[in-house]
Amino acid sequence: MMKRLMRALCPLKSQLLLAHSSGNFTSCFDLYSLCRFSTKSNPNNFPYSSHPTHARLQHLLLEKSKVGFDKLDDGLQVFDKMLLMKPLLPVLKFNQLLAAVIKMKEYSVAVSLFRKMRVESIPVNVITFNTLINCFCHLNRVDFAFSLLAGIIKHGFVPDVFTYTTLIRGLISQDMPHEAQLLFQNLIRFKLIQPNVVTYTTIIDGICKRGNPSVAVKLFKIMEKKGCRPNTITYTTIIDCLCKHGLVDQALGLLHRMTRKGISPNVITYSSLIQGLCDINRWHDVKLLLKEMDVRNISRDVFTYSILVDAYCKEGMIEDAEDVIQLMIQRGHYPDVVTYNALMDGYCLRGEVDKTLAVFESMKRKAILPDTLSYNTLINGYCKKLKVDIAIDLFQQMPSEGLTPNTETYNTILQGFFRAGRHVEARKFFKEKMMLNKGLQLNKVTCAILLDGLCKNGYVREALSFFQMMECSGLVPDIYIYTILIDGLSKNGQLEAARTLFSNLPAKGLRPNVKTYTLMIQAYFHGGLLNEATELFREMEANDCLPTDVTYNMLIRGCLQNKKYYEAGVFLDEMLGHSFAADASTASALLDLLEVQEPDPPLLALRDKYSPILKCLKGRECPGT
DNA sequence: GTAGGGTTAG
Repeated sequence: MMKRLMRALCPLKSQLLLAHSSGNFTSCFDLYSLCRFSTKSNPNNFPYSSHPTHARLQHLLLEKSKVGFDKLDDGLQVFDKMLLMKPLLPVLKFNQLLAAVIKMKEYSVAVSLFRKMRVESIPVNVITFNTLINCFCHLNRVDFAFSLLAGIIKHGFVPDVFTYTTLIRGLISQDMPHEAQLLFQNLIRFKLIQPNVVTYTTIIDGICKRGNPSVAVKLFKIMEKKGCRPNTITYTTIIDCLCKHGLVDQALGLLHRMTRKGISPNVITYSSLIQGLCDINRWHDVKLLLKEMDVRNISRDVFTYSILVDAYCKEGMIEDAEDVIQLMIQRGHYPDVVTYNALMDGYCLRGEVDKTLAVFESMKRKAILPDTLSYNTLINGYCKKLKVDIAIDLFQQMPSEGLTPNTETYNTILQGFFRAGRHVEARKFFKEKMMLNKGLQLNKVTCAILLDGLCKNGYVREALSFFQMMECSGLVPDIYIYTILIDGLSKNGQLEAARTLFSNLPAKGLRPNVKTYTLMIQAYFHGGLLNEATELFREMEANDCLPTDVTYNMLIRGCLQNKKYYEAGVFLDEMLGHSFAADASTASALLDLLEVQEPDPPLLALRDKYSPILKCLKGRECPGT
């Protein structure tokens, strides 16, 4: 009977079996013993009364269940006392203790305490089970979580909406959205629970994390129709998702809708929107929202400030970012590692590696521990300056700080070697440190860096065979990878191969981006295929891919070099019409026109038309064109 | 006493 029920509930039969067969938590139990040992070694450290009355202990538990213990040891000592108390405290108090431990994110400790409770036959209830299911989900052991679901039923308890909502979240966080959805559907079909606002919000969040804002909005409407009223968190989840997909106006619409319906946005709602607006450079709207927050008396938090710091840094306005940090400190918010990482990134982007290092060190002085990203940013700073050896030193220093270099760290160094022209070391680093490192997951960025490095150093054949290897290993190349290859092939005299790759893109379900088009146009020019080049330019516009200033500059140079003065003039007019400026090499190609002695009417026309600008350019007085 | 949302990205 139970098996049938479970099968209906959970599409993870094999997971369940696995959980049943391996239901031992010895490793957690060992951890508990360790913790216990450490408490026993400090018997006089108990910060509360050495003989707490029941009432006092109970009050303490209520308080700590909301905020967590100050130290893990304190919690473990309380637990030991509770085990010895007679009569035993009610299950509620044990649950509060577990809650306090979980507030400290000590999930495996909570598991071992639960295990101990079971060994000592301390009574538990469905809330205890739910708490533990949540622990396993946070420990990425949804399989164990499901075995506890079986445990609930075995004990004659009834799993409730908390149980299932937690499991759904666990499945989603373990990247099993499909299973989460199936469980949700089955719960409704078998009328096992009435999903509440948290259940719906959890599912909506899962859909959002799969990058599907329109489906999320659909479910949002369904829940309303079913009489489940979305709350601040539901709205915030959707708003954040819309913002991350650039649908900021739709998100702003939801902000208005929620306030109209009497649901108050909070600091997270506003921070998500501010982030979305920053991403698309709508600074004016950012200011409006910040004002709106003030009006509503919603104060900014570290997240909000970090978003602003990051946005200023990405715009190169680091002084403003520094001001934001000063302001937040004045207002009693302390910048954290994320805030400083954003600042470091800003300096790194500007190429000021010394200042990047200064931020890194000031962080350490303030006892804010740098994380892997801090290191990655600093390493990137040095790599950009081609100081790869310093980058390697930092990379080797990471383990002593308790940090493991991740794929990004390795990728950054690989790129550093290639940029510095040290391709022999780059290839050695890739083969020995990356390929042979079983714990390292290589990704598309790795492939892109490697392919680009190989192509730019003339190893096109090696790049191609690596590309094939990558396809075989299941990594699906994206448009960035193809763009690198197309560029590499064409610049190494294999225009036809580049052309074939380019024309096969649609068959692979890929759309060329501006860079792909621009590089392909450049390749045609190099190969003397002028008609193909200009045709492709018109084709990209027709495909809604808007040319950038780089495209125009390249196009104009290509025309000039090939003496297509009439076309050059047309594209020049077009570029100026889009308020793009000529870059240095286009400007110099235009200057060369003054020297050309040919009775070519389009050349003369072009020279006449732009002679004031050209003369000005020659005097180097006119900025821009 | 148990479940849900946000900042960094080479």
